[in-house]
Amino acid sequence: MNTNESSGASHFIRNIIREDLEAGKNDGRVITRFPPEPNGYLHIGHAKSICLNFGLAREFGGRCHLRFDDTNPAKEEVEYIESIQEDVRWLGFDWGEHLYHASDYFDELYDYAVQLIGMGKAYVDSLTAEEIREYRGTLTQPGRESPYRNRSVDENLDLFERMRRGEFEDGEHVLRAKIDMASPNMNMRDPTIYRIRRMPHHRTGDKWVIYPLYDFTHCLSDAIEGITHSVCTLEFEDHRPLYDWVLDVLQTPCHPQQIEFARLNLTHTVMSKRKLLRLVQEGVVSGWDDPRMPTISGLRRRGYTPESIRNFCDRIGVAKRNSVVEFALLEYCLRQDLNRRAPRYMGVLKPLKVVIVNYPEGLEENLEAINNPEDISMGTRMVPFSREIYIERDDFMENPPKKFYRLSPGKEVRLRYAYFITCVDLIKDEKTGEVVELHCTYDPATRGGDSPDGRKVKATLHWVSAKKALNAEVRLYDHLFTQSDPEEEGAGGDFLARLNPRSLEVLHDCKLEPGLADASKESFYQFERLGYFCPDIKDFTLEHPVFNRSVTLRDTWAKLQKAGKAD
RNA sequence: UGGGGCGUCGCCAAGCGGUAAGGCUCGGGUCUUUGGAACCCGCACUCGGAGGUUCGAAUCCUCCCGCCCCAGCCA
Repeated sequence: MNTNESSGASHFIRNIIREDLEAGKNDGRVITRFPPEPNGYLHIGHAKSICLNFGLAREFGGRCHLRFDDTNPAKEEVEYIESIQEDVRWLGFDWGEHLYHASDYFDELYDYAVQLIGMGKAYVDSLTAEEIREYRGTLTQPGRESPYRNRSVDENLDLFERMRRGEFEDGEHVLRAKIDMASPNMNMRDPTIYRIRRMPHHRTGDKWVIYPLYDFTHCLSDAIEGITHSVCTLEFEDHRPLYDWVLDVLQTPCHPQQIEFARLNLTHTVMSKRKLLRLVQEGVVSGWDDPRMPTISGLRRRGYTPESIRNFCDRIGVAKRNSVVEFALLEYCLRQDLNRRAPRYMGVLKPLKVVIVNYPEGLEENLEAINNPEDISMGTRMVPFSREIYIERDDFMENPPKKFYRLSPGKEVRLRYAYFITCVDLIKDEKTGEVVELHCTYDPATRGGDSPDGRKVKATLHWVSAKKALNAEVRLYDHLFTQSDPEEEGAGGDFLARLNPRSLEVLHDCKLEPGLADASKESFYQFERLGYFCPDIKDFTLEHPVFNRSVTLRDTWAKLQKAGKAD
């Protein structure tokens, strides 16, 4: 029934569109738009909106426009325009021919404003910004009308034209819609729709010194493009009467329907552009694409796939309730995607050397390993084995608790795809007492990991041949914030006080299976028993391989330990 | 004390007068050459609260409580 990857679980916006279609509204067209302001990088919250808008269009055979809401030259930059397009495309969406900018409509918008003035529905106000604020009243008290409110149409026309020509300085005049200074809805108290900004615009250059504001621009841009359903976030709900007012008063090609939904919040991170910018500017992270950032570029560098993010956006639903989704769901979506697609390799992050004392010196075997047990078509590979190998430090305990069934003195375990080994001796650092090397024996009959006599072992360990190991740097990431809600009030300090000091752990002498030497960027791997890893887009080189941990595997042993139930 | 929204399991979220879907998390189990994956079982006698209407209410009505948004010449 559903041709896309969406679950088919309906939500209120989908229902509205279905009803509109049944009622024959908009002649059966569904045209949506994603309207970012180019003043920052896209994050996972934007992904929700992108998936919604582009997804709806795809689902109903319509189209979705990408429109830059670039009406404020003071805040916007070309750098962001480029990154936004790259991110939307990377997520898997295509706006085709329909790339627009609000600034494309500056001429039309100006004409509409003139019309409004002609109808006596807009006027040039010459109050200062502070005065306008005072006149606006408060939440509980009505505003007062500006002394300039009743200028004649001709005077307004003349002044507005002169504003456009650049005869005035910033702030000297503004154009306001004439609505109702006593409205309980603050947005309707004669909202400002044009302001003077003597500043070049990244697209229109110095053609304009007056720029329209959001409330005037957005609805008209929607109407000009023939948008049918204008989906935005909850904070614009109060603006809807104004959106409708503008389109009702003016003769426009159509009157799109504004529909509001709740924006996405995620635990253990922050989502506001302002806060993300602070993390970047204060050097808390390495940049907008730091793998710990909830930005699209950060998630991408972390190893998230477009599929996993789309699936996540589909699962979280769309509603009007403010909510905070657990980060665990995002991680689940990544694991689910990568489990079926990622080729498996062995990699030892914290190496402990093991000498197999009864294994012939100088002998090297190549053992066959399955690339992905979830997908046999991915084939097999050969892994070199020798007398000296590395295993994970965490896979050995000298005095193990009851439920630890990995390696310990006298215990036998399986080396994945290799042999059963038994620990017969351990060597400690004389000074620190730390175990630095293990001596084990192997059973030649268990080659490949099967025991002909049916003998069982409780654990299977990953390992890497010491001689053939690929040395690599591996970066382990964790939540940026320890607290699920870093913005929680009280407890003192701002959100930066709640940073997770261990959000990044860099490991330098990791030993990886040699096959990983020709890892390619934008690819992903499972390091068996550990998690999913990807070459770092920026820092990975053949000479100095760097891998990022995208997400750990589910780890019930770690969970037992944490819960104190390991004994 | 103005206006606009929202309150269903730890977190999301269906439900729209006929007797509480689903996912994540969590707990238990089967299986396993990843303590992974897969599979099975369990997890709201109750829907912010109190009244009311009805044979019957999460759904309708009334009152109350809580949370979010709005006083940019930002979007």
